[in-house]
Amino acid sequence: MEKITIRDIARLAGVSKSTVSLVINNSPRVDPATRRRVLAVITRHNYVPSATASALAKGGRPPFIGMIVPGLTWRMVAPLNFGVASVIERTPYEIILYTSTNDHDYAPVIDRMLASGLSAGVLVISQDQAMQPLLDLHEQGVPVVLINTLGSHFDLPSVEADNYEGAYGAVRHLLDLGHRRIASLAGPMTYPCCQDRQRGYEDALTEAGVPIDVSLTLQSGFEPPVARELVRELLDRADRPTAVFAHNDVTAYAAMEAAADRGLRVPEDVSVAGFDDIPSSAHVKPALTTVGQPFEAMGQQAARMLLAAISPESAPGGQGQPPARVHLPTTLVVRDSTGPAPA
Amino acid sequence: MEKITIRDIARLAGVSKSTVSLVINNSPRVDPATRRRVLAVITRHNYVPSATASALAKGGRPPFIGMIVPGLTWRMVAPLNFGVASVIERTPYEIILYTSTNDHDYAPVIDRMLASGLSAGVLVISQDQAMQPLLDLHEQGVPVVLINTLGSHFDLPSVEADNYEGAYGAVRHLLDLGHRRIASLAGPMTYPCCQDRQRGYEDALTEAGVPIDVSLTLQSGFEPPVARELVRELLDRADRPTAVFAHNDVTAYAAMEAAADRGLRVPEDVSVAGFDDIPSSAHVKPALTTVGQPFEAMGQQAARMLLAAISPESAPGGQGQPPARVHLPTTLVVRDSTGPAPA
DNA sequence: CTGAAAGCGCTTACAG
DNA sequence: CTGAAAGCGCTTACAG
Repeated sequence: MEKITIRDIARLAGVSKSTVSLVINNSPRVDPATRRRVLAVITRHNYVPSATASALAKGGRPPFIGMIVPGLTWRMVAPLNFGVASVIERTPYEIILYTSTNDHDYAPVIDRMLASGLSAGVLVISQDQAMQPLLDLHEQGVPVVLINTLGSHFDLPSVEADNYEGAYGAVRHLLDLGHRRIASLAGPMTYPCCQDRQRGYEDALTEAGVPIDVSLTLQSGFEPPVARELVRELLDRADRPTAVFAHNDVTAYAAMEAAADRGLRVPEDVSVAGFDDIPSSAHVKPALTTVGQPFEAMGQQAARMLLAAISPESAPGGQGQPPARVHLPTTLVVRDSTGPAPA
Repeated sequence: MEKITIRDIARLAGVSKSTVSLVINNSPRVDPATRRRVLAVITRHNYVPSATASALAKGGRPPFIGMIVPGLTWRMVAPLNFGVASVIERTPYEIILYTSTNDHDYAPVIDRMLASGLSAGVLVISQDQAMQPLLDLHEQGVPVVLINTLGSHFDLPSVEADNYEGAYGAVRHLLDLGHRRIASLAGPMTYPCCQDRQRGYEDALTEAGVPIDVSLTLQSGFEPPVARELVRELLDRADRPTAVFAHNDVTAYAAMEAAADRGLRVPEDVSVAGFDDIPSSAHVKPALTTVGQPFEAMGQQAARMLLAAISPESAPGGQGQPPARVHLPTTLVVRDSTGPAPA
């Protein structure tokens, strides 16, 4: 099966290469009959134009969008990717997958992306690294959209969950259950998402007339072992809280383990709520009440923003400047780890 | 920043385009001094050859390998991808990510792959679909390697865990703990992996002199609700088993839930072992004893096999025909869900 | 509405 | 060891 080219089609259809090209590119200025004839030959011979050749001839960037995903721990990447794929799928773009090998060094990945000159735009998932390389990329004309970013990079467009509302809702739920002493098991406060979650926590308390006790905010840095130890100590206090709101699910698990370590039952003695709703949260015992992030929608949104940035005119449904930072609503998933405050 | 091309470099270095090209492609027949001079200009101007142009000129397939990953739910994709990326990373290939939107129809994805003519080879993860499109691909000269495939496709090279040994080891572990009545919570028996796991289960029993009781093998089809119900019924029997070996982790969770439904403790009253070691298995309560699959290694192996198939000569460390079906060793991860058989 | 020609950026025989 | 030339498969003014 030797490769069939535009020249072959032209010959077989009895037209010039130019005409075939026009047909392929849906030019309106081709006689319908001619078009039909050419199309017939094309399908009969199962001809597919060479993507690289046309990219070259068009002189534009190749039809790829790069996606940098974090290495090993993909909990949220599956749905995120699914969202991205669902919109890219209906465009001429393909996704090139770049894996950031190591959470602390993706410069080589970006170099490679730059070197190949393949990406018309790039999507960056959950990274917490020096942003400079990305800013450079952006300035060199390669649009960048951050998804669920961990650092604070106000210079690049991004999409993330509404962390403030999510946290507010979770704490509100705890308050509704009668809890008044509610701890916050905080993630790294350098992350904007954690700052937002913390504000949501504090505002919910304040609005409910519960004074904020700063000793109830624990800095776990998202490290389960640290979280477990901190919660253990917290539960040893005489004035221990009756509930803990963790900034993510894995530290919520750690909090539940700490409770078990202290012989406390969840949720009878202490309620625990998390954030993320990673798949395991439905399986832990007790199943975790948590704030679900709209990963799939986030992926879709980010893909749309990137496409809009690449070619403003052809943006799907895109009129006007897309907002630089999009926050998507979360969902409170109430399961078994939260219950009425003990009497 | 207007695009700089090979012509610019040639002019600036005072040589011909041919020479620059030879330098770029590491031809040995370039004078070292010339090479150095050209290289200097290249780096000074940050020149990167156009990948599409060189692909075109070389006439070969573009430097991409396609990877089809299952849509939303794949807990194993992360490590698998990491393994794949780690080997592809050190080649000129890039990975194009294709997402099979729907578990029952990836034909459009393959059509797209074919249409773009972009992939030099393709990696297919955990699919259970009609193989014909893949066979066609393969016959059209696009090598295909299956990873962790669910169907039985003996015509395509594949890599998977050693399911037989894994199951054998898990059941051996249960036997060592004194269990004699051990149930098998089987996955779809049309899957070769499940057939292998079942054989491992049976052989371990047989070798230990335990007769096989077919009523102890439950067909859950990997469906947790079905599994839960079947295990409940099983535990209601007077001659209930003291242990269950599930063909995957999620049905093992279901088995643990069934035990709880019947007021039985795990592992005191009944031990449960799974297969896969997905991330949640370390977090469920009790933490699940399970057979860990070497996902990362599987990804690496598959990538190597694909590269070898694409260009037999340049295969990394590849001499001779790579085996068509590779089985990689599993690891028994003993956690808290298995214990001594009750007296 | 259609074709001849030049060109996209690179590679590869072929001379020298 | 190096250069001139043709060509990879397509697109795009430019004529007609």
